[in-house]
Amino acid sequence: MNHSAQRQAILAQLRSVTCHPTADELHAMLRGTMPQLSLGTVYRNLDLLTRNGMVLALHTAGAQKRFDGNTELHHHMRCESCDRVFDLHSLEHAGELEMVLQKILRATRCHAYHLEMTGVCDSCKNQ
Amino acid sequence: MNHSAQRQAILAQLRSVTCHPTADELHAMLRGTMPQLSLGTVYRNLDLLTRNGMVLALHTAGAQKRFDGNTELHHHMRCESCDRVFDLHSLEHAGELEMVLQKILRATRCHAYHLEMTGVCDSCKNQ
DNA sequence: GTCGTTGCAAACGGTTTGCACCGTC
DNA sequence: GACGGTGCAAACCGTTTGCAACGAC
Repeated sequence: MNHSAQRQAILAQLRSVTCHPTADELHAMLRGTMPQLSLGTVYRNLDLLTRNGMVLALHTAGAQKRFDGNTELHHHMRCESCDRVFDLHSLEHAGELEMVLQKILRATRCHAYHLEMTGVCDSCKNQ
Repeated sequence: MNHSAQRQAILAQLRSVTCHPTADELHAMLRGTMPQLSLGTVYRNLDLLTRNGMVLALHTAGAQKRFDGNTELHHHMRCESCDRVFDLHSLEHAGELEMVLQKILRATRCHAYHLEMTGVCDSCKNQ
């Protein structure tokens, strides 16, 4: 794993950023330092990193997939105005939520869940 | 609203079915009684019905959107084997979950959420 | 030389859209 | 005759894939 410069750059970029870029946003970010980098390579590596559990793919609401360099369990909030995705890490009632969800996981014999809240983010609210 | 036979048929079909068909699945279902019906019309009407709140669009995980004729609040389970979506209506701990989620909604000033569980459905488990 | 990886461009697949046409008011 | 809606086909756009080339071992 991680033999190539491109792969390392993609992973590093994704981890250095708190937002959840799409593949082409990532491509645009890296174009500055890696002008040769192709979109296909970005997709290939994101797929590979996702399957190796080093990156989270948020193929949730909205048209485009978004990627998350933080693979720890956390929930997301999507702004319905700008369509960006934010982490809900320091969530109030998070412990409570996790407890209920664990119970439900057991009851439904599912093994994963994804919770996405929808609203308007602060920066969109202020304009 | 609902002036056209096609629109009524699409809505009726979606409501008469407990699964959550994609646009082309719906198109295939209706082709039998409405051989002329075009995919474009299905998309156009689903979009219209969604924006009028008569249908829920589950643009969640997976590539294709799935549509839900039941606009009441409920959660979903996606089978990772066949990729179909099921309702989790009679969920154990549902009341508990709703309470926590309402608290979180208030705290985050979001106004909606979507919870999707992932697992393997019974019919896939049995083969 | 083999293998993994790349850039590029073409293909793919779900969705949207432009257009001419039709039925209803 | 204006308008909303349709079927059809082409366009669109995010993503995947085939291919020749390249670099590390």
